[in-house]
Amino acid sequence: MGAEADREGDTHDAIMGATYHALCKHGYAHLTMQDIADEFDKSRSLLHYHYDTKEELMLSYVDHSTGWIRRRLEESDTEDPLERLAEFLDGLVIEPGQEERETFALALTELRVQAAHDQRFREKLDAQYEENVNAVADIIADGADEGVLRAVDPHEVGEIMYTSMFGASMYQVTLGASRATLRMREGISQWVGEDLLVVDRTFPAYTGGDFSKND
Amino acid sequence: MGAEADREGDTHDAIMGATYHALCKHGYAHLTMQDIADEFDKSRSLLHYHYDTKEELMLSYVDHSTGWIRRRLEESDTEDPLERLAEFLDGLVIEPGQEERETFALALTELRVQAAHDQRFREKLDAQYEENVNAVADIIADGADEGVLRAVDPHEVGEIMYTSMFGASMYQVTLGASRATLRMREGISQWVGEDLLVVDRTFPAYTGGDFSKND
Amino acid sequence: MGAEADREGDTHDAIMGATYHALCKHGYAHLTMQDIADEFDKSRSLLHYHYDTKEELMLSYVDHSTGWIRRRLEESDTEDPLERLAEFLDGLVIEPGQEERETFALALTELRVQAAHDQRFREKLDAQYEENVNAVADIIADGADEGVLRAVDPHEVGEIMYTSMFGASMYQVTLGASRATLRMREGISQWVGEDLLVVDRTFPAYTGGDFSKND
Amino acid sequence: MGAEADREGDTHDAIMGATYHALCKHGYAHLTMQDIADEFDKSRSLLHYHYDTKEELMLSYVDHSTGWIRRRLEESDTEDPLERLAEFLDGLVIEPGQEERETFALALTELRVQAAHDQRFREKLDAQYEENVNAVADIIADGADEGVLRAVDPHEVGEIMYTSMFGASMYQVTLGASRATLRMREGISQWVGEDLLVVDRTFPAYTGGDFSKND
DNA sequence: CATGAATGAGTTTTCATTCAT
DNA sequence: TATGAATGAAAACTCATTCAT
Repeated sequence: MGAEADREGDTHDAIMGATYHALCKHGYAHLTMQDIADEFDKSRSLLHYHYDTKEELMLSYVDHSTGWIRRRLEESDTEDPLERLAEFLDGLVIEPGQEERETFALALTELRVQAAHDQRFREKLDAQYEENVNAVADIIADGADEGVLRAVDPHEVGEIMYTSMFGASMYQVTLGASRATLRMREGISQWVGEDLLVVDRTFPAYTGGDFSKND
Repeated sequence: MGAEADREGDTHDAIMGATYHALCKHGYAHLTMQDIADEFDKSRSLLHYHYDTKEELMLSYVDHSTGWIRRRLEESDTEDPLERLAEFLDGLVIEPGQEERETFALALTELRVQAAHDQRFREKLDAQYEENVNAVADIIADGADEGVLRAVDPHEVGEIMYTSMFGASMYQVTLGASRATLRMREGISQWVGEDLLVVDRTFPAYTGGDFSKND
Repeated sequence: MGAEADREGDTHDAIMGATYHALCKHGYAHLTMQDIADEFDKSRSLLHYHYDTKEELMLSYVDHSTGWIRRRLEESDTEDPLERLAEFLDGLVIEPGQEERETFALALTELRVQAAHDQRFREKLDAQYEENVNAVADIIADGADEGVLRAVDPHEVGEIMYTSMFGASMYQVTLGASRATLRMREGISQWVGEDLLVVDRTFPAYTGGDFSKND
Repeated sequence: MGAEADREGDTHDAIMGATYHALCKHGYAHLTMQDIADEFDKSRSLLHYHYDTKEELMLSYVDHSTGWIRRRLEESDTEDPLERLAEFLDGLVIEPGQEERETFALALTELRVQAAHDQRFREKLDAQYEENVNAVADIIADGADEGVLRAVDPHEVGEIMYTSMFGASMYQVTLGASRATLRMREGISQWVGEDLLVVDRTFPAYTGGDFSKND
């Protein structure tokens, strides 16, 4: 019964996973329904059983790719704002050679580019952007409440942090600047340490990420 | 012969222009030969007369989009390294509302993203990247030679400047961060002023761009 | 057992009803199993549980749509041949605005058209045609027996009557000739009055139809 | 040049012809683009080159099938209203065994039935109906002008004649009433002779039709 | 140089049908 | 009985590419 209940979810997840892998392998521009079907053990028709059109499937994937940042933070085992802020930033770092993560960042970038031409993508990605900015903003607000960070505008500062990291990941994956996110992480660390920290605390430096999959 | 050469050149330019417009309008993923043909008053077949395949046409467009930075610098009427450096940076700024330039930056981003999946794109764009970095590097080296800039590694510093500006333009056009390039320009100004300037000079601030079309 | 039999019958009727409604709504050419399933609250699979193929379901519907004329006559409370003949004809009249009946006539026309391309449809519809002709023929024969009608060939006269009425209903529903069946009914009345009536009787004119549903 | 000029027309005609043959062979409900392509020596893609969608092709066919009655009348070599009226009626007669014409009438009936479900078909077929009615109406008006026919309402009488003949052809092809149009032609002859003729003329009886193809 | 016509390979989509539960 | 999931065959449609002129 439980098994039955989540089979639906499983299939949906399987399709999203297959979409992720196909997207990484072929790129958005050349992605076909067949490519996605090839990434799991079901038929092409099944995709159309769950999603009327390719566009709907892709939009669903955009939804699915949303929220992984917040989910990651929810799994965190610390409540300390500085540590949580570090975790947020670390989650956006792509170390040289982490192909899986590079490839995911590229996929997100491709979707972002599509958004420039498609209203419906834009809406979903704008919401995703806002959610991620709010995720940091909440941490920063917590930090201010607890007195470890200056009373800055949390949303504004959060936006800078998220935009910087995501922008860095974009040019890392498209310009081959393999240390861009790492450097940006360090730059932000320094900035936090110099300008935002109030009390006598140290902002945690990047400590590598043993994160699980992004699909 | 000269006339013929011109005519060929004209046609080539017309096709490149049409490609640019079509690329901006439809995005790389949904770009068809017909879309390109629709942007000038010639037929689809003509495109194939000039380029065997769509891929070749696109590669040719990548070539065509290369070098505009250096060309712009060559048109400059000053030889002063600081002013030339400012011009280089200003050329990469996209002010809010400059649709034409936003759209061009988006097109370049699209090509960059494709490069991640296509070896031949990658080669050309990497060369373009290198050329642009060298363009700044040369200015910086001049500045060092003339004693107005510290003796830093010109290529390294140039890479940071170009990457920062191009990265900023990427997230400006894809994340809707409409002031990203402007802020990056200011950030670099400050950095140059504080860390790179040797003599008692001021680094020119951004002074708006009345640049002509990019197609 | 009786209960089960009923249930089966109910389901069968429900499917036939759904088929009728779907046929009217979408037309034979674009009719899908899903369209039929949508017309009642059961799944597409259930249709296949009861009928192996779509064609069988449609053939079954043809059977189902057969016999309503005779059934109607059986419910009649009169035994007078002239009144029964009038009832037969009235049952085929479609007054302007009687959408339900127009729609039913259209559905029958669609099936007739398919019959031209499908042997199995043809067989069933030919039988239906014959049955309906015989239904009138019997009335006419009764009339001759009772001496109220001339001793014509009942089958031949019946065929003319049925064909005329059904033909009229075909062009009423397809050509928008909204009074065609009504006029044909009147024309037949006149004909009967002038050429078929023997004794000093009047043939009943059309008196509107308060007939129940046809599905 | 002349050859080039009508090649377009030829292709269009060829497609219409292929559509006609495919329509007759498979029926509207089961008609595929491939069926149509199979009826001429060009590829399926060519159909999409000339018509964006199947629906457009079918609508174009409806247009094409319009006007053959008037065209036939234009080719007539007589100006006498009675003879032209007879020609009009004869053109709608389908003799038993004339498969080609039966099949064409069936195709028109199928399109008529679709019109009940599709606004765009309805518009075109209504226009076709009107045109055909007007074609007879004009003849009848001529007859009245020349004093050979009574001064009836030409449009009203024309509508009766056309509707009767077309209705008769519908049930001839769908009900297997193989003499329906012939009988209707005779019935109309009689009616004209008795009720419409003014002067001492005879209305020409049906004289068989050696008409060319309808595609 | 330029085009309209034509094509074939591929892509999305539809839909009757089957199957495990 | 009843269903949701799944499938394969076929359908419509797209599009880069070729070709005769």
